[in-house]
Amino acid sequence: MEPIAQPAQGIENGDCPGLAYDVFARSCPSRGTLEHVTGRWGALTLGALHDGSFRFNELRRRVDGVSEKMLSQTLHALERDGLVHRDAQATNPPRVDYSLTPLGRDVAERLLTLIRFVEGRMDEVLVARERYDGARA
Amino acid sequence: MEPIAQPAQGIENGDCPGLAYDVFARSCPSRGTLEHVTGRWGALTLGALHDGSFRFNELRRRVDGVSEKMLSQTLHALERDGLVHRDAQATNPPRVDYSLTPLGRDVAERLLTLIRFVEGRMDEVLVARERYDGARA
DNA sequence: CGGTATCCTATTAGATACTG
DNA sequence: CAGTATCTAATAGGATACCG
Repeated sequence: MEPIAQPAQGIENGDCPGLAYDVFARSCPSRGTLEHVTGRWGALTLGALHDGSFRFNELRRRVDGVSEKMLSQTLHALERDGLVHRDAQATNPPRVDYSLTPLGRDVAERLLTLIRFVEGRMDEVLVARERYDGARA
Repeated sequence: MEPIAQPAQGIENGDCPGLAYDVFARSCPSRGTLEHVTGRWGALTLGALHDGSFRFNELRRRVDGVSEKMLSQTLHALERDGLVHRDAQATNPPRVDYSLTPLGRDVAERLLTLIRFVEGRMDEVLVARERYDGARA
């Protein structure tokens, strides 16, 4: 099994230079967690789970485009960081439900504030892109 | 024809299926912008610029660990999305100042709310990790 | 100073096949 | 259903050299 996304240089388990955790310092473990939270699939997975509890394949459909492998990897990383709760029932067929922990909910809320803001301003972004691209052509 | 594996550029310029921009839809351009904002270097660069205006190499020192190449690439993407303003003076030696646009400031604020929250809860995350790793050993 | 260009490696991601 | 294993392709990232 592939290891849960860990930056190669031991960033994830590094120490923080100062008194508090500082993502701007390259060896701070908060940088690794921030990457799990804001990463391509981490952000969308947390966002999807903010709506409730979902099974693996339900989640896969909600996070449009994610592969089994990446969803699995993402969920493991978020579970390890204490943001996602995994409830597995040993029935046949198996049933596994994923939900946010209280900490995960707090993170997802702040993340969704950002996501919704970006979505709401996409028109401006698209205009800016046209201006940028036009100036270079 | 639906390209199964869409490169980042394809996603970036894709159309949205519904009425609003929805990052959960794989072809929505908002997903690309969200990735610029929350990406490894994008998030840290926006966060650094929230403190004010900085020159290229000042920024490089603030975003600990970023290479010239990645900072350059990140700044271009954020400038294109209308989040960063680039002020180049044709002096010798050249002087270029980077700052946030009003839209970039709004994005950075919401991003920093998330970053600071994660930093402030790292102790809990680290405890969760130990529990997770311990249960598997 | 503020970058670009090039080359090369590491990491990520996807497709596919398979299992309890 | 809920994944894991394996292989391969695409992308991100780093090192170095160079330029206006």
